[in-house]
Amino acid sequence: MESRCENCIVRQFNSLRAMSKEELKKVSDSKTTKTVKKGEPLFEEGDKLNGVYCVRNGVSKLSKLSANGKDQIVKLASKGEVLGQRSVISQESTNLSAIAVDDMEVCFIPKESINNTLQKNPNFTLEVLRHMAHDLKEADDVIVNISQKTVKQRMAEAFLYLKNNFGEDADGFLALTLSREDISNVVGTATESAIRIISEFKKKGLIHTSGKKIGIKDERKLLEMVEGF
Amino acid sequence: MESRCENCIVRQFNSLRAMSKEELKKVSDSKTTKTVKKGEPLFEEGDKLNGVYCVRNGVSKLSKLSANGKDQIVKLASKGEVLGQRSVISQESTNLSAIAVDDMEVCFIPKESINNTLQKNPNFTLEVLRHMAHDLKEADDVIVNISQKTVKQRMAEAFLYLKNNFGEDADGFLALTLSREDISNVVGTATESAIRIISEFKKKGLIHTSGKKIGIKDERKLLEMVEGF
DNA sequence: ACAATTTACTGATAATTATCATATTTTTAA
DNA sequence: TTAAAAATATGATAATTATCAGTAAATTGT
Repeated sequence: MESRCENCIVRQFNSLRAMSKEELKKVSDSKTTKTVKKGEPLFEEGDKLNGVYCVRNGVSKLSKLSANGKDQIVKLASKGEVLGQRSVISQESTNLSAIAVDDMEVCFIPKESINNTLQKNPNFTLEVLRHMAHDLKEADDVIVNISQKTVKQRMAEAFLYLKNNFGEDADGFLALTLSREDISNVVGTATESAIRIISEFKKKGLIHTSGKKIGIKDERKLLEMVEGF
Repeated sequence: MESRCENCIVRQFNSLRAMSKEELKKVSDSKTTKTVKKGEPLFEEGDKLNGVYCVRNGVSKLSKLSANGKDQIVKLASKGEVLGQRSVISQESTNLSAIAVDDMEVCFIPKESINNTLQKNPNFTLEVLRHMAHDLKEADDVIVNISQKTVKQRMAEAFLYLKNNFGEDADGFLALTLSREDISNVVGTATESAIRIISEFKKKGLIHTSGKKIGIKDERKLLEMVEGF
């Protein structure tokens, strides 16, 4: 199942598309592909990364575990996203863990290929910069949301986010199925609180569920809820 | 009071130090210096920025106001920091307002100078990228803190942050004096809650105050509190 | 210097959210 | 397949935090 970066579709979604043919060839020659099973880590908080991970398939959560067992998810990364970039760029150990939420297929790209290109190809560097600017904006938005919105509003927002970013399956359920615990860790609340709100939303006809799958029933009302009506 | 970027000390703290002599000259020729009074905005949420602001003096808060009047401060920027970069890089309007917390002196650098250098000087781009990587890490830490720590812990952390980043004056008070409201907006809590906790910390001998000035009395205990003891 | 306005503070109370306990359902693995 | 483990669900309660109301102190502008 090995393949060349030059032909890889996910490259279209990330900064690797700004690489020259030769640079891409080098990356392709040095990369290794690996599969990560659901629940397994790509890397963990504090690790020194020797490269970055390019997601080909599946979804990873970037999160940090606190002393009292709370795990805050900062970002969900899927196809095309590059993980570990920040750590490689600042030459520090990671502040977040990356754990597979799905079975994943990722490529590991040694940092040398990245660093070299960063120093020589301004287009690539600028492209990476643009992605990072986007991530920073999103992170700022999360900060503002957590502190200004109620748990209920953030739950509503999370469902809309999941629909917009990962889509729905044939039966109208969110394509990315997260455990209740993961949902609560995205939203930043206790698992029981998240479950309660799911029940409430179900009663109100905003969502429907089947096992752990969740489907959005009334997007408008969810949106209104996010806005505070 | 006009001066040349080439001789500016604050440049040492930001990405402009990676510019070539000629690039810097261009920036210097196109920049304008302006003063911003305490409480006045450099720019506001939704503005399209035609350049970036380089802080020479004073402190600015980057924040977002919610519908119900809550203002979450995402970052405090002082000497040497460049504001508006993200917006210029992603060519979007800003998602945050920048308001002077102090009287400020800033340089406005038109985006053309920045964009040109970004496309031509990989060292500069990489330097900007490193700064942004740092900001992103800080933002992630804020997210985790808000959701995993209590208001009391975040208050303690805020005081330590203010000491470490802005220092103390001759009398041992935090050099950056924020209103109670601003403190509560950094921490992400109600103003009354912040005030209550300040009173409590005072009683416990962790801090002392004089008017709106706050001094740290027992750094160790504050640290322990942040860690959850 | 003084009235007006803003900011700081305190108490009482309400609302939100977390925690603990426990039951039920689902998933996992022998 | 079936016992064990894990995840989901719900109720009762506690803890945290916000809101409202009102007073005191500090700042501001004239």
